[in-house]
Amino acid sequence: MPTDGDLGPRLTRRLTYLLKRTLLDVEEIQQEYLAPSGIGARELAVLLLLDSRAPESQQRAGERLGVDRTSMVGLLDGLEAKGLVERQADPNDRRRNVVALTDTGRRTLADAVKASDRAERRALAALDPSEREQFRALLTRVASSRRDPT
Amino acid sequence: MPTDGDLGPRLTRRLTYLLKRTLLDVEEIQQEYLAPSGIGARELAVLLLLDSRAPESQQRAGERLGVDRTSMVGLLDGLEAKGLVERQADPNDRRRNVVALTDTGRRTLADAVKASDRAERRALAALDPSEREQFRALLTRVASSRRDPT
DNA sequence: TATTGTTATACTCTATAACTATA
DNA sequence: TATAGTTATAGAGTATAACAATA
Repeated sequence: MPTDGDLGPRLTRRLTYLLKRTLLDVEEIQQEYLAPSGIGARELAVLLLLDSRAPESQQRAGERLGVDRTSMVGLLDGLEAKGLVERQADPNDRRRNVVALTDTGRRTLADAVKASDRAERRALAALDPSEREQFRALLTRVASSRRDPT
Repeated sequence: MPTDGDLGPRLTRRLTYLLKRTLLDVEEIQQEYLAPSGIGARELAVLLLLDSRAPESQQRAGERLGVDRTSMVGLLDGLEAKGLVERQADPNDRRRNVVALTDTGRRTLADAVKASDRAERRALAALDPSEREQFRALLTRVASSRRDPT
């Protein structure tokens, strides 16, 4: 995205513009800070999800993340190749793959979360700690107010 | 994006998640509110830009928006087909197209901006007016703090 | 030779359809 | 017959390369 000095205030004050610009910036910083962990933001989301839940099939995990099963295949292929997750056929239903974090996966996740926390502080560096909390609180309320969660 | 009740707080409290979810919601509402004007959010951005500046070539306008010239062609094709903008060969340099709003374009823009304002209030309905202002102010500071504007 | 607008091509991301193995 | 995982295919969106007109 270009510098916004030339766009005019009518555009640069629009909510969509501000959100998009901020998101792009945060994603860029995240990517940079996550690089040493060897994973991307999307992979971090998968690891967090797998860590927070009882083992479940890859399709169910994908549904929670809003990732369809065909995309989930490649995502897990990558994580498995890095040794961070393991797929195991469910003994009760051999069509299903139960996906679980490996020990390496858990260690990588812990590192990545710390890196991601640093990235978030970095992205919000323009705010002081109490403003950061305010911003997070307001954003959380806006985010959870969706009328028709898809 | 799915409901977030099943994702766990470690994921749903992440800044990237909150921003993305909010942006998707705002874009969806924008689209709905802009529909009667017959334009999309991206087209609104182009109209706002053209309205705020002296007439300039389509390539320069695209650069400001971060849209490359090849994508700009189709974008302007659409706006021109709707009668909202006009392309005219620059007499001083006949390689250039000077792009300008038509009268219809200005009227459509005025309507669309009002609709977009309503959409933003709708998207921030979870906040009261003073909180909305606070949120906007904080978001603006975060958005304009980018270190390396691409 | 370089630049503007344009068109054609390729690449990415994701969704849809088709295939297999299990149920 | 239906479902989980996989693979193959197709669609949107965007970037890169090539082309025509003009400088």
